[in-house]
Amino acid sequence: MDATLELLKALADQNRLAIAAMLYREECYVELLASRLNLTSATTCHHLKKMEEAGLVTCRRTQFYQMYSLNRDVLSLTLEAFLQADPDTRDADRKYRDEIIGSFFRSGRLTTIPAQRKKREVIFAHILRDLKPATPYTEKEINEVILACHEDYCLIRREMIACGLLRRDRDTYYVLR
Amino acid sequence: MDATLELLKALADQNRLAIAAMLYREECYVELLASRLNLTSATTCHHLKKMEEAGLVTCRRTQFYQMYSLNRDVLSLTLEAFLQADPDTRDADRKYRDEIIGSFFRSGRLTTIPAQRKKREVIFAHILRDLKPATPYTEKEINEVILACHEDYCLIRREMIACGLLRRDRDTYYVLR
DNA sequence: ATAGTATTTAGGAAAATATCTAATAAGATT
DNA sequence: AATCTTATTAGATATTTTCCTAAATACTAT
Repeated sequence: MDATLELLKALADQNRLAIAAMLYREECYVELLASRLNLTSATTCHHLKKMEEAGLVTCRRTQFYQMYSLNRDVLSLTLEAFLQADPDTRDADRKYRDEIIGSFFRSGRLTTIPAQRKKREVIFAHILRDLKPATPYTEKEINEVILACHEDYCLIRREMIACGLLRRDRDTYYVLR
Repeated sequence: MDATLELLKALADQNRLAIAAMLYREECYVELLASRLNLTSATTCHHLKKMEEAGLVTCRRTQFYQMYSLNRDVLSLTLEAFLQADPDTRDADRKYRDEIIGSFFRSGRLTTIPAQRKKREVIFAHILRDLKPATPYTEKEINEVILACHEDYCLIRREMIACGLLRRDRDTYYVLR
């Protein structure tokens, strides 16, 4: 996940914000935070791990306790900085597509067909990536491209048409975009 | 919800962060954002409403379009400011309890018994709010207090003991805390 | 008015996240 | 080593959030 987003998510939760506010004043150990928040240690630990991965807190051991403290240097960041950190939306977009593709393909084969329209479109566009837009293809050619990563070429071909990625004109198919 | 939390949540989502990044450069209308993000207008609208409620964006109408733009003044806030804005944890705590109570009580009656321990404890403490700690009560007295908001006093009394809010000693009950 | 365009609301399904209990690990003390 | 104390992980359930479709609304222009 994007580091910017990860950091924002680490703070955008009632309990984690309260944890951060407590750590802002003094370093604390897990059970102390848990009892103040009325949560179990396990849940508190889970939150702290998330905050740690996001680079918001660090911990060190002292005797029995794992003392957690805030990373002071990230605190001076402004919201504007987060927006500037994301200067090229197309970049974010590409990264996002890669994530989806990575999670639905396993060694070149499509494992399942995503339920969300957005993800389906990304996957379908990926399958058709080597075909040229506005160029006529036979049904056989289309089927072969799909078969390279999933056996149910009929379903997928139909879905591609439904989401406007593929157009059929008699025996001829065209890729759009 | 707490304003601080609301603002953080408004940014801590992949699509909303991307929306903010686009609005940072130029004001946009709903469908433009939707097409760039590959979402429906309805979903995009939903995100924008959230951002608007959090005070992150505003909109004005121009001809066909609803033009959304960023509220520049919030952009200069630092993460540190969010932690300082939440100086009294007890306040947040009380607010949180009120929310839970509000969502499980309907005109003085407990509608359902929450499954989560944390919420159960808040609800039970609320039911027992008028009883004094460390003071002996008869079972009948306890039952009446519970019956005032829920008919299944046996279940609730047992649960109160299970979570350590109530202690039984022969025929006598004590409220803890 | 009426048709066209953009936005918003409502309701529900799917996905992501938070929370719990129980089991395990890691370090300190005896 | 044996035991105690705190922390973490695993697996299950509950809750919240995201996202869609369909319907309603708001505004513009003919």
